[in-house]
Amino acid sequence: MGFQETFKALSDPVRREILTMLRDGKMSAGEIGAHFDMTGATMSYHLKQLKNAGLVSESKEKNFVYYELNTSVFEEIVMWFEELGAKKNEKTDMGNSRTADADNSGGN
Amino acid sequence: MGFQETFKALSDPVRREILTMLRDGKMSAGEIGAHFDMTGATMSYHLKQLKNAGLVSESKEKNFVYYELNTSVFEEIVMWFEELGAKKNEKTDMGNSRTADADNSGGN
DNA sequence: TAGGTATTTAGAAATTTTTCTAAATACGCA
DNA sequence: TGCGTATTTAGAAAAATTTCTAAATACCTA
Repeated sequence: MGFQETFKALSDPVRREILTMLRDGKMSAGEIGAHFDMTGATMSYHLKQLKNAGLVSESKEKNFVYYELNTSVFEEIVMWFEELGAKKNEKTDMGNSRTADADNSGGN
Repeated sequence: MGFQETFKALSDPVRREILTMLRDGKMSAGEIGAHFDMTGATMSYHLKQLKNAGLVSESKEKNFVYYELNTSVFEEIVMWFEELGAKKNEKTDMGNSRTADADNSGGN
């Protein structure tokens, strides 16, 4: 559940729309799916990406699966942006910059 | 240059690493490329994504092209997260939520 | 102007992501 | 138990992204 999954999850418009919908409270997979013109299987795929990214959490009730926003993860993301925004010519040394996880290992 | 391009640009680890490198000031395409095990053509492709997303700006000097962080765009992104984080049961109505740009138009 | 360095463009191959259909699983209720 | 609803999994097709090689462009300097 690193930055990679999270940023990847956020890169899809359907998944961002799901997050926006969840702003108003938790919803079942079916309720979420009703807003899109896609099969339930596809919705399930997107919900799984969001869950793996830590952006939502799920809870089961009867035979519904409810999804809910997990705001703590996007606080981490916001911090990542803030570190990036902290300019080089600040007075105090802000400490070591957080490194992004580029796969910089051997290509060919 | 909407959210779509920006989030997409941020979803790649190489591009996030480039942004981190630029935290210390502007760099030429060649200097940036030297940090990765990829061809210049591939680097050029990534830099173009970042530029189209508004995350960096470029300036030409001699026959070098310098890239520089454009922090104003990630302020917008941070706002998007903050609106998402503003819970449903806040006292004051925070105004209309910004809608993500899901392509919810006719599928098949 | 010719040659050299820096970077981008074009087009194709490789890889990854998104979507679908069909089938499987899970659970509640009569 | 057996049926019906909700959701997920598996596997394949379609679409998008990443990467490369080769060639083109841009600009400086001798």
